[in-house]
Amino acid sequence: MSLFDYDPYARGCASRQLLDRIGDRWTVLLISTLEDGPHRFSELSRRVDGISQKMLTQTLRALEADGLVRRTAYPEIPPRVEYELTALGRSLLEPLQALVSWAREHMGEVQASREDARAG
Amino acid sequence: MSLFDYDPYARGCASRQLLDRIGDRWTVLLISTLEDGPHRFSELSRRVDGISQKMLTQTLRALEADGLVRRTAYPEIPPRVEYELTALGRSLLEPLQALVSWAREHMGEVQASREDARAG
DNA sequence: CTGTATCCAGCGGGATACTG
DNA sequence: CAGTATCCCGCTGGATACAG
Repeated sequence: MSLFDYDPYARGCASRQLLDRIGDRWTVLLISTLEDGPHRFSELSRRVDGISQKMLTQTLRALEADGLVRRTAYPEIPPRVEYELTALGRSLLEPLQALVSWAREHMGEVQASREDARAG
Repeated sequence: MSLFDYDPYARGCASRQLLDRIGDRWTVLLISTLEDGPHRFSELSRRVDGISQKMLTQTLRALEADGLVRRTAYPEIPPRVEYELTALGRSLLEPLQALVSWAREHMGEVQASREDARAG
């Protein structure tokens, strides 16, 4: 069975779309940060070290539009907004976990290979 | 258990490194194209539609340095070069498959959610 | 056939300032 | 607190020309 069964190179391909989404710098980091429950904007800003306010907002908006994250604004003063994974978003944690497991298990070999390549 | 168990935001993090690698436009497409055996440079150029010669070379070099792809040059005229997945490279197919399966199963929902968001 | 070298446009994304 | 708006730099990656 082929990894991709139909025109994997087309823009509309599901696999391609998913990779375009999770391929960016922040999406997976945000999803993993949200795995233990709801978090406020400022919490995310602090926990995902290095992310700018612009990219935090932008990535959250994209995840929300994709139905992976739910945004809840509480009409208080000062305003409070919480973000949490939807069921769909949580379902993505598993395949992501598979990838992370592979990384844990094999990135050492990759690293060694890189250094060999650099050396000679 | 956390998706990431240690400083997932650091540059050196295995997960981050893997995502940086597979996040780019061509890496996963090349790996999937190589899953059915060795291929010549020109074959890859034709099969991965839209890839430029520069990016094909560049991505193959990176995969080779990472130990995921093996390059074999045959001293013939005209020159023939074949690329194939290493055992390490093939082991990456499985977690990639998990991601592709998720995409097949759920990207419809994501797509619907996007259209809802667009509509209002 | 299998590359390498160079140029350059597009845009992702950071820094900064401002707002409800 | 939770954003939005704007400017602008750097890098990815396409096009093109050249080479072993």
